[in-house]
Amino acid sequence: MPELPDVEVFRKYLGKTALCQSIVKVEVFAEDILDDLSQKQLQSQIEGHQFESTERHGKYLFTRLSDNSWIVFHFGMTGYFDYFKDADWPPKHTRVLFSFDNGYHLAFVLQRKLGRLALTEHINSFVKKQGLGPDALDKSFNLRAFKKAVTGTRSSIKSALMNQERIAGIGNIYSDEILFQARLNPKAKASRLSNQGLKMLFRAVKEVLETAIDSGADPRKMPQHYLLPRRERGAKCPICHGEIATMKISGRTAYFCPKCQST
DNA sequence: ACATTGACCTGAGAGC
DNA sequence: TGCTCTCAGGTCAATG
Repeated sequence: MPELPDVEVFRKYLGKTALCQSIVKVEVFAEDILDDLSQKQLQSQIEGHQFESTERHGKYLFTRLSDNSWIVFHFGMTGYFDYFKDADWPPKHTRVLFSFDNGYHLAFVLQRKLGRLALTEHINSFVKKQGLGPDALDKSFNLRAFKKAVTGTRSSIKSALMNQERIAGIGNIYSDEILFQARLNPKAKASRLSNQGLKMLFRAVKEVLETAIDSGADPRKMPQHYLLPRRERGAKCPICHGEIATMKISGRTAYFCPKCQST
């Protein structure tokens, strides 16, 4: 699940649960998800401290420690947080477990080990090192910046939207939703979009991501005219009631309505 | 040089 | 029931 809206929901979840609790213990159950650091380093950096604030850039979540360094979470395709009280059995696939002095625990859960945990001194340097583009919901990411990010490539508009070096935060399913709301074909060449098309697309980016966050990133709570809850074979388009189709674009499955998104 | 594919992991679900 | 095959909301290195 974890694209920008999901990570934003995780950020809020952390804010309501584990924030500002003293961390008494850190356990790592899968050292291979640690990025350039050992379990020992992580423990000495974190134990006795607390998560003091949170930030997000694209699909990355940052939590600040009292020494002003940051822990970086990336959720891969299957990651999430689980804050719970009973210590006896952490959730299946818990890769890192933080325990607090109030008796609660925060599990960083990854079924597939495609997520990451890292440490960084500054968010900006991490973002730069990863080569991430501007966050899709950042205020300064305006129409002008969007045009710059999305044009100047020979690839399809869907690939361009998903490219984290161009825009940070949009993945496979939200690129589909954005293109559906903008009534644009996923295969359309990014460089061929009209000014009007780019404007509509930009609006769709902001609107879809904000709406998804407001829905708690839960497809069941999204508006009726959204494609997202209908990502299955044989589903009907919420606009024209035609059949939803799929195609492969840069290795990912795109869902779209051939009628509403013909160009 | 740039864009696309395969590898990385661990299941879930379909089909036989 | 159990086996095999395909697919999954991400990224990176290798390939064309």
